[in-house]
Amino acid sequence: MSDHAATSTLKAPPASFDLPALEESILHFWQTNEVEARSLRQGADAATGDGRTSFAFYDGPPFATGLPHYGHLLAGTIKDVVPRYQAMRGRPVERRFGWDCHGLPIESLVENELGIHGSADIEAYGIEKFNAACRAGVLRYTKEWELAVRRMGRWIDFENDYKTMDASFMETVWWVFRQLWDKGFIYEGHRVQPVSPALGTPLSNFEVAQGPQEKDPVTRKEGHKRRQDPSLTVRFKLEDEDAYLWAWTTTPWTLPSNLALAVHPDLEYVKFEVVETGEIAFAEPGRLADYQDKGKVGEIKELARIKGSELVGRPYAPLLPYFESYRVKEDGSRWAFKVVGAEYVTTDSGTGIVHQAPAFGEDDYQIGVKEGLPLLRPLDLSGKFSQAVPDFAGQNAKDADKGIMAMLKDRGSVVDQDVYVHPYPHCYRTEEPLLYMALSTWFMKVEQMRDTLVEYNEQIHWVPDHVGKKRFGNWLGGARDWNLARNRFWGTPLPIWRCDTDPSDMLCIGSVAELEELAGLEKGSVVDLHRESVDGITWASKAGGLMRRVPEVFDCWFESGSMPYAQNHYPFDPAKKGYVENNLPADFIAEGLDQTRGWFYTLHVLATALFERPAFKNVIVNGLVLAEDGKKMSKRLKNYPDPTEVMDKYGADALRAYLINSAVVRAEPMRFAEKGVRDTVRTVVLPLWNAYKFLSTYALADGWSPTKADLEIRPQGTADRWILSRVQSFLTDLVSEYDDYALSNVVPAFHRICDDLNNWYIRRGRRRYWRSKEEGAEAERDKAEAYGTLFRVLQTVSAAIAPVMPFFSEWMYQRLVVETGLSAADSVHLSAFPLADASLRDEALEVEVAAVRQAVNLGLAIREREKIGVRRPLGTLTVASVDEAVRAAVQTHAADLLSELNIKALEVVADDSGLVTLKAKANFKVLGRKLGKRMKTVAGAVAALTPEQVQAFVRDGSIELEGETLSPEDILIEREVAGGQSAEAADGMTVLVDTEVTDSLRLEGLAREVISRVQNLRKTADLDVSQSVELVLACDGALADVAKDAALVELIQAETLASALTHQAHAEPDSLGTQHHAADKIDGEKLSVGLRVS
RNA sequence: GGGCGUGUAGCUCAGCUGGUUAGAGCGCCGCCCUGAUAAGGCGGAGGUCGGAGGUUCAAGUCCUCCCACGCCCA
Repeated sequence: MSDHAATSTLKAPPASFDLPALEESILHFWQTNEVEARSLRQGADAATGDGRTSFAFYDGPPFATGLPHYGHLLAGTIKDVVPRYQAMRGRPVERRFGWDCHGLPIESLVENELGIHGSADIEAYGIEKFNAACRAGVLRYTKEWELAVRRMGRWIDFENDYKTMDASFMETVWWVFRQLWDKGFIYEGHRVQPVSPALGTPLSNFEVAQGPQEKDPVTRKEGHKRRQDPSLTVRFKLEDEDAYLWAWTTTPWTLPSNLALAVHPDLEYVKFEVVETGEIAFAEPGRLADYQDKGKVGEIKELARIKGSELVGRPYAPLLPYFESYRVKEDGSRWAFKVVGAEYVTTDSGTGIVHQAPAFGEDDYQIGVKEGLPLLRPLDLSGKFSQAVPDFAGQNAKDADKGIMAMLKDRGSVVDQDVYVHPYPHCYRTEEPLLYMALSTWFMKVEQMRDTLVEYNEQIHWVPDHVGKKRFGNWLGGARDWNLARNRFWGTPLPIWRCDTDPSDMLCIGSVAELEELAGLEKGSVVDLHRESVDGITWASKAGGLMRRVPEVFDCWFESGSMPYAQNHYPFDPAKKGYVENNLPADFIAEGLDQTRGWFYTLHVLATALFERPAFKNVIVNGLVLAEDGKKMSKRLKNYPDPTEVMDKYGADALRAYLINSAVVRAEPMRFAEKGVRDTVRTVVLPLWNAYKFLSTYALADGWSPTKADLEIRPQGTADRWILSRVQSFLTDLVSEYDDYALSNVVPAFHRICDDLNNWYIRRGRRRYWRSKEEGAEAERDKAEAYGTLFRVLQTVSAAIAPVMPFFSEWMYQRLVVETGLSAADSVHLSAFPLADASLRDEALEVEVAAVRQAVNLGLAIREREKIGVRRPLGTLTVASVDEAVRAAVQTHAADLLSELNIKALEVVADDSGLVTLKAKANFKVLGRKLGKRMKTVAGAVAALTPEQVQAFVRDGSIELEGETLSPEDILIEREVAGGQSAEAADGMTVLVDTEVTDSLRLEGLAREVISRVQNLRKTADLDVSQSVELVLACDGALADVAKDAALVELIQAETLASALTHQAHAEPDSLGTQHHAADKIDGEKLSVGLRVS
């Protein structure tokens, strides 16, 4: 080392590695220097104008009604890594945070807080007050969100964010809807929905799922709470024959609304006579047998068998008198009360003939539409019968079951009455059973554009592939019309105004200005579009009535799907109009697998319908983050650690790298383990830190400073060229992974380059960094190249990993190039991504080193087996390989190889026949294709070859076996080390170690043991690496021989920086009179070591 | 019930268009190395590749059925 060291421009590394503290300092740095703001501004600037250079990104809006969890952090990481990478590649990214403000979660939360439930309660409470409460509550956690998002290092604009409840956002939603309306995509239809009679309102799937649950006693599966319902089998009289159809139901209250009976057209039905009563009836034979088994039907006489399709179309008499007028249409054709065919009819239960009430079941409704049956719903939303069914008017449906059954019994219609236990959805508030009924609602036509949806989907790059091709593709192919409306309060109101006297007179409003004009309001007077603000706006209709808004609000998915336009108030903001069109489709989005039918779908449908293009080009779909126990993360179970605490304990970079380094970025579920984050620090972050610490430690001691030239150094030395070549390979791999959005491959690539750097390049090159000037100019040059190369590698590798580990990468960048005055950019995130320089690649060299490392591994394996520690030198290493390139590589890197194995001399030979026996194995892949069925015979013959025959084959390159002429490519040669030799073989390479220990080798080995003890002592004494010492050795016997050998003493002194070495007879360490001392045994011989710092 | 995915070592996962002692990391047990390293290296134990059939000279890989789990939709 230089005695007259200059001062290095590199700072001393911190004594210990504290990633969280380092991250806090970087957060502070970003803040004070507005680094994030500048990056975001670059994105926004580049996104404007026709010749945009930006990378377009849409942020999917989360609900802020809860705190961010790992799922959000994972998505946030993905949404940060990609934009950071793109920005470094010269495509700045505008990133605006979005908030999903509307919808049921917040409404339910507010209902709970207000202690009210259901539509009636809310209306009584006042929509205005209710919505005000929602508005106040929906953003309650935004500060916490912002803190967590910043802490994890995600750069995104919170100031210029978007909220789905902003008037500008909502106005665009109206515009979107109006476009669809004008294109004829919107229609009014019906949908069968679960209704809570007590609440008087339909429930969403979400609410239904909130209802009481219990496990099925047999299957143990969680499902709806079970209930007992009447099980009723009734007979319907055929009108064209003196016979009956038996049908079964568990909802007698729907029988007054019966309009058809369904049979499976392909099933067989039996016509039979009940012997006891003489009744003639139809049923499915298997089901009928079940009735007989249970003793519900006595002896029968089979009369005929027919297919279901033969029953289809036959008329029967109405069971009850209420809707008799629907028997025939005006044109005299049969309308209702007929047998229809339906594929969904099963023989699991009932009679194989199913009662149909189109207004009260999804299947029934579909059949009703298909068969042109009337839609009759004699029940209101509170489940009470209307005057259409006078006998039960005013009664609750479920309460009416008894009366209806009694009436049917009186009329002789009941075949059997029983009780049926089944899982059934119940109201989440009142626990009463829900009723399914067809309700009027608004649809967007999606079915007609299926083909286009599928076609545009083919332009999207999905990660992983199958989510797009299969899951999303299938979903699009079978897409149903989209029910856009919800009977709720806190959402964007449907902009449809309708005449209260002539329902066919409707207007769809596409902007605030249009509304103001139609309603005769002053321009600019409508500033909010929520229900409380617009429901009261009316005007006179043509028919002399009043135009009123329909009561529904939008499905909030419609709003988030409108986000590409609505976040920029398209098309109302003239400044942003071109911008929106230019940034559609987005280059990139990322969300969880659950969004397949959510955001991904709504974005795609709306972009396709409005602009005839997909909404995004690339999408990463992440899987679910589960708790360590494989269950869902649950606050109640406390089965996961708090995200903020994890980041404060291990660092956000570690958390990010951990999350990204798993199949969860390919839509697979991941078990989150705190241990995993800890291990990521150790295995991903620390290796780079260690390399950095090595450089700065020696640079500091040596007074070495990096220069601009070092950033582009082109060294001559083999090791330096090798590591730079490896770095180029790494960069090439990395760019292809980033470009392919294959984030899960990034950390493994980084890990490999760190391994090459630490465990070969630095390990092998260590001594180059403490060469002294006295060694001459060549040594100086070599040292400069060593420093320069390591510097360049660190700078490059740390910058390349910046997207994944933004904090540590930035910290390195500051220390390596900013504080040393070498960089124009003041942040790694504003610098260019390091691209591979092909001229630095030397693939042949990479292969050479791989061969050498292989030889090292074999040598170490031999030492292991022979129980000879690496510290003990050995005489000769023999490497045998038939591959000339391998032999050359081993020769070229002989110094590394011998040094690493601590062996004196190397012999390289081509012929390993003395070391191994050759065995032959058929190359199945090659031969199998050629031989087919004869494969087995030939393979057997190959395996049976004697070593001599194999030897001959290797020499001649050809052999006849079983009538086949085999060439070298057909046979794989395997080497097996002959017993009793200290040799190992693998992949065509054989390594032999001469294990004979001569006296001089033995003494040198002991000297190395002594050196090791001294170094350990230096370390425990915490001496600086360049601190010289005086050494005292107290030992007898063979160790004393070492201490008397001038050459070995010189070696010990050189290795341990000892200016003097004194030897004495063995004594206890504390009697040596030195500042530091230690005792140990080497080969059973006692040794005391003392260090004196001069 | 349907769609999609997953099932490989104690744990987390690789295994390309089928090719013959099934791999890695973590953990465990030995041993080794260390003038940067909280690291690293070598070796070991540990697998009927969810199950059953089938196709094939050859199946972890392809086909069918079944089982379990997850997500979504009914």
